[in-house]
Amino acid sequence: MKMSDRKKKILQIVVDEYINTAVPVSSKSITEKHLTDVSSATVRNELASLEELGYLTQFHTSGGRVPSPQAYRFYIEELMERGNLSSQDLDYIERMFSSKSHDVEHLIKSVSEVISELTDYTSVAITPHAEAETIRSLSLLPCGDGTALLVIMTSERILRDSFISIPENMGEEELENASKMIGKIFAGKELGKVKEVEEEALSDFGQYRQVMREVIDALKLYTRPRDEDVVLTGAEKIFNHPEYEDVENVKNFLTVISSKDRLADIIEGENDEIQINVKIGSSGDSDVPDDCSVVTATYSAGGKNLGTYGVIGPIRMDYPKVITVLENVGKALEDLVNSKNKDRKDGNERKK
Amino acid sequence: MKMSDRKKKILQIVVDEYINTAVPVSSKSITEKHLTDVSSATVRNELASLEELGYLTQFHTSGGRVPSPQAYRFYIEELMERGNLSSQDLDYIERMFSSKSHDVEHLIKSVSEVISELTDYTSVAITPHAEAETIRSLSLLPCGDGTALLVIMTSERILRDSFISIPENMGEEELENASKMIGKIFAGKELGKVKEVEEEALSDFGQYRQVMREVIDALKLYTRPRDEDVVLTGAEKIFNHPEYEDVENVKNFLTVISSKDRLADIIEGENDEIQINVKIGSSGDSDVPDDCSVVTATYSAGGKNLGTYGVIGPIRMDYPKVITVLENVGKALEDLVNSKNKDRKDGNERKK
DNA sequence: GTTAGCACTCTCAACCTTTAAGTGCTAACG
DNA sequence: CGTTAGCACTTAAAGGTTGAGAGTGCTAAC
Repeated sequence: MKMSDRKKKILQIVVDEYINTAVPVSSKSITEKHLTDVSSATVRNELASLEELGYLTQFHTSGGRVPSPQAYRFYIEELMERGNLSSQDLDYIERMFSSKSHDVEHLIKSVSEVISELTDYTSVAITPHAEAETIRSLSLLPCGDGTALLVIMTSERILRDSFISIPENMGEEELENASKMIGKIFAGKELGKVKEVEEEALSDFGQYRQVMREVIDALKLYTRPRDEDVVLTGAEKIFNHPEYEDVENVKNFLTVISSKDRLADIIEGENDEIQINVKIGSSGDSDVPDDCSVVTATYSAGGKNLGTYGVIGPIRMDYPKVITVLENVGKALEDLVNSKNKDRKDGNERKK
Repeated sequence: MKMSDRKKKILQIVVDEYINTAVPVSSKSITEKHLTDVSSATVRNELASLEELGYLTQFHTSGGRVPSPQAYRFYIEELMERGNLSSQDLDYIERMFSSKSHDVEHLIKSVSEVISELTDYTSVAITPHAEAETIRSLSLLPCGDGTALLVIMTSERILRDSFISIPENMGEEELENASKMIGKIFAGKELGKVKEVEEEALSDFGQYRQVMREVIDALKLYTRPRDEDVVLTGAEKIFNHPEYEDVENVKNFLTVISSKDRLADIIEGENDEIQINVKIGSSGDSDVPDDCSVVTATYSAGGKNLGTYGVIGPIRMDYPKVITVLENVGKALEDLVNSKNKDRKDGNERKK
């Protein structure tokens, strides 16, 4: 059955209304507030039909209707009216982004905070996948006691570090030497491709084989995000939404967000091309809980991936608001990075 | 009024019973299970008296009695019977600690996990106060684009790093030079005392003044724990305790634990001397919520502070269990570090 | 296709009743 | 004088009843 325009209109009203009030919507309330030119009985017929199509459900006969996940998906695709942020909100974004130093590690926290604050939902953010990045330089710093600090710089300026152990009898000069040699091997390689050169690198490297081994193991670890790479902000915000007056739901939610690994899986989707990505309820694939929605956006600016950001909350989520915020934050971020790039270029020219 | 032995015995029974069952305890249940040689009426008299002394409260006349915070404090001081961990639990500790590389950053996560798992409460851990540590070395690594990475090694082998910006026109050799000079200034200084030498260091330092400024600012930041220094494990464990079937309580709890800053304040007490520290309910001082208890222990081994670890949960907490776990984990940790130190010493001797 | 009208269903809150638990008090006991 | 049995009293929790209110589905008429 093709959806008539009126059906669409009514569905839109139901979803809008339910998003705003969290109360099942009745035929009467529709004719009173929105569709004053038809009677409630007519609307009732349409509602029954929409229910048959799978867009609406009722908890019980006298309870009004509630949108199904399918309805939300349709709403986002076709019905939703985009809003604009208030100038207050825009100011807030500007203020939050203008102040601080902006390496990715700090940026990710500010952005997550802004998103949570503006949407009133819990925000999750994750640094870009490291796999695609190329290693720019790699150094080993002596720490004494048979350990060294491994510092890696990638093309995207992201830094990661970890300890590795080195032979007890390795002196500082020797370490420096090894550091330079190993650095040369990996410079320009993609992190994700370290595995492929593993054999070769090890066989070439009689002298510092053990150190090489450690470095490779560390590099391999970087393909998986560390706990610190996943940022969670505003967990307590869920209590602002009535579905979380039920402990059972809070329990579900808290269990999901308390594991950074799980969070990483949830917000790291197939977002290579998609700019904004909405998962509603148990879409089957990921381990998003049944009663949750996740909206994510992957930002990049100036050819640089800035990470994936998102919002997690009840299925009855204010999608227009959330999507508008995500878009505006994306724009602001782009401006920020571009203006910085420009500065940097100016600086470099001055340098010449 | 002096507490008779029988009063103490009864108070102990009440607390034990309430900790185990979460049900207000009645005079009848006491005489049935524990004090079979007196009648319930006698116990009733004692209970009334204990209530008058402030150790017990009742929600309503026919509801049995519940220990007050004061009772828990007394219980921990005088009444509690220490248990021992099962050999299973001891094995578990051993297994968890034996496997991995143990710089403090990783250690803190494993320890927190072990504590949460064994106690069945939410565990919080924080790295040692950096203020008292002395700087062992300090280096600046070039990152290009007018930024450098600051790497600091302290006496305790804890490493911390952050980006600072440097003049655009500063070459790599120059940076290396600055790094060495600045390093010399701070080597051997306590982190907490950076402020004191600030003026002096800056005035001495015409040439690299700007870089010095940045380094000092970064060093000053380190007196406050970073978010990454606070580890939270097993947040979802609170749902295993009946007090958190009430959303209001969960809300309180989640709000507290969702800010790492607040968590740091809570578990960082005046634990210079005290080995195990119990805060019950709103002790007035910190921002522990009214309905929560926090038990913390600060570990050190081989002269090295290994951080503060704790458990946060309902006032009706299984103190004997929690304290036993904290003690055993402390012992295990000490063994681990000592055996490592021994290895290291052996290694150094071999080196000579 | 739309509408008025009405019977039907269901929830929710208010109220009552009963039951069970546990106490406080009093008077008697050894 | 501490201990005890006995009993009246209080309260929460559970179950049942009722009435009001909300909303629907259906039918017959427009």
